[in-house]
Amino acid sequence: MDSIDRNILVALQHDGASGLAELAKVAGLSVSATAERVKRLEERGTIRGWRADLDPAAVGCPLLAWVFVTLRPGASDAKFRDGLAPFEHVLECHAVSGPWSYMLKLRVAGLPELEAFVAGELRRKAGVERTETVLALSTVKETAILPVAPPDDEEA
Amino acid sequence: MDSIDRNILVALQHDGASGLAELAKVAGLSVSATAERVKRLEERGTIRGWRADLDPAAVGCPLLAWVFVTLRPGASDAKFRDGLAPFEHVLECHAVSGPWSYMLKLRVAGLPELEAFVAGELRRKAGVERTETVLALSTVKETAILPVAPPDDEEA
DNA sequence: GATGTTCCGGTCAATGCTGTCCATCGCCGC
DNA sequence: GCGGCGATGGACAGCATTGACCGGAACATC
Repeated sequence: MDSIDRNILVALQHDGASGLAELAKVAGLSVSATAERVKRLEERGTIRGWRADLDPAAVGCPLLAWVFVTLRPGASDAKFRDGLAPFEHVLECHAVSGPWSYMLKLRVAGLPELEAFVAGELRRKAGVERTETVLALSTVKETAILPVAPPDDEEA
Repeated sequence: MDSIDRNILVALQHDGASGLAELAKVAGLSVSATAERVKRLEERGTIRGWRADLDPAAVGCPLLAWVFVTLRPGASDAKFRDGLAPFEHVLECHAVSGPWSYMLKLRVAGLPELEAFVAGELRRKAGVERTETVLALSTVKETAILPVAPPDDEEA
């Protein structure tokens, strides 16, 4: 993982469909050497996959919300976690520090769908005791592009 | 935007590099008809781009945190928002409901970097009055794959 | 300390595939 | 019946992939 790899990763996060020829120019290598590096990054797991980045509103999920959750005493964490997997509008679920057990990130069509999920799935099932919901009023910035930092010193 | 388009979008979110031939099989169309649909989805803005999905830990950002922020009375929202843009470890920034003005999602190398940003950039600059930081202890689920819902009725 | 060997990573060239373009056909609405 | 949108199929061009060859660094041997 040298600075060439990092340049490749930065470029691929911004545009993963521009082709190896252009990527090779960024990397300063030949096309095949660039392809070899990309392949290695995939095998190592640094590149987990290739995704189309969609407009949430265009696919019917304009509403963004987070739900903080506390489980009932004695409730099963594993059961709660597994229960969330099938819900595809649950984009994220993290165990968090602070007064809450978990924090979920949701994308839904509207408030009725949000309420249905929180009241129905979370509270009724899944051993959830208390919840607190935060709505996104507007989004200033939202990206999945990670900062690709040098391992220690040096700044490209 | 019919059910074929939705199937295409679902497939492209899971694997955007498998090629048109395989995508055409999913869509049940010829290769060129599939390509035409993908092109239209890009032009319409439904597909915003093509990204490599990276492992955060592998690129040096293992720590995930959210920072809730309240601006000082009279502070400029626009200035705050614009000030965040250059920080690439700020993945998200939303104006939110509830007691806080904004909620930021951060990916950083470790606690020192997190503290440096919150204390230095947010509190000292940018007109921030109060902050509250939530750390991710573990991540159960984290995806950018959106549910591609039918516009109204019907379920594929 | 010098030299030979091996391995890793790069370039270059050829091949196979795949995405793109175009003409044609079928279907639906007017 | 006519016009337009969308899908089909084939031909072409461009690109990714593969293999052979080359160079340098690390290690072992003399």
